[in-house]
Amino acid sequence: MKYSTKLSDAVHILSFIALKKDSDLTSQAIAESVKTNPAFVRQIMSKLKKSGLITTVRGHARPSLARAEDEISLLDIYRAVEGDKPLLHLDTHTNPECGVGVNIQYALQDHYDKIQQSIEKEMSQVTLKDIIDSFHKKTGSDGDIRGPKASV
Amino acid sequence: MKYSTKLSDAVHILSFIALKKDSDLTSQAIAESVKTNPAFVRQIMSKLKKSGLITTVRGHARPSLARAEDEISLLDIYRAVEGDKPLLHLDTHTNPECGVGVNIQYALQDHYDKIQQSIEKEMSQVTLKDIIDSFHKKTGSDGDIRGPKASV
DNA sequence: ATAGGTGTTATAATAAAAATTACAACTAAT
DNA sequence: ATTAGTTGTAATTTTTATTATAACACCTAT
Repeated sequence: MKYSTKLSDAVHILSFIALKKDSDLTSQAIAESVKTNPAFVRQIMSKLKKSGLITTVRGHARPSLARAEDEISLLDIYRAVEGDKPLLHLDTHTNPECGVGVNIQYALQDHYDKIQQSIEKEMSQVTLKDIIDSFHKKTGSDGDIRGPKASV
Repeated sequence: MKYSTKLSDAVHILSFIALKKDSDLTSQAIAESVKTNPAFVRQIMSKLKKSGLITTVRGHARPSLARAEDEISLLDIYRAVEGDKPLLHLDTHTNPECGVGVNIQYALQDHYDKIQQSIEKEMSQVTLKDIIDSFHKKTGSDGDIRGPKASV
């Protein structure tokens, strides 16, 4: 990979926290599920925390969602991990002496902005709950959602 | 990774061809406006040609639009230069032994697909004509759209 | 105290994109 | 026919956003 997968990873982490509340929730355990390293998980979780999506305490492996699953949208998560980075990128390297070049990019910007808005509207309508529901549909009634400590 | 600006560059090239029909339309001249190199311009133009958006002849610097400006959508251009590459990317490196990991990604895919569809619908509603119109609004009645040979 | 965690910074490695090079093939002019 | 200029394309290098990794101060709980 080298496309940004931070959004996907963040969703993964949030789902993991939601689904495995009573299991091992160390950054190490989460990292194994995402197949990355603990430090990267902590970096993403740090952003999720700053955006008020999760709560954590240093030295204590008990992260939890700060809001209900249906109160966390994909847009919230995107903003948390990607900031205001747009999905479409202008070429800002155009020749400044060429009026066509510069102004076509400015003209494009307006259209990109509109598209970005529609993407964000769409993202705001998908919640973590929706994703977890889709997950449950895919895995059947319980899938593989129980962790080692979750057995009753 | 670098951000891809192929879509923006392709729009730039198409606009340049549309606006400066009677000027020097060598890949060299276009490259100067985009501030890139001729080979890269030719690479993008090759894709635009394969998608039927422009016509060119080898050895002859007279590219032209193959369709009317309002018959070329941003989606057409996107497909030409980016193929079916989506804007949001799953993390496909998840641990295959972790049911949560794999299946959350599959679950996410469905939602990403929906978002992609809405992006494409939005893109299909913007045409090269719209962008050129925006350009004219930005530059006033004639902006800097005349090339050296265009003076009457 | 000790063990095991988090939070954060700094640096290295990876990968997708753009930049560049090179050249065969074509066009038009002479 | 030769020449100058151009396109089309493949191969290679450079750039840069992202992920991976290492290191460590600081916190929690036993």
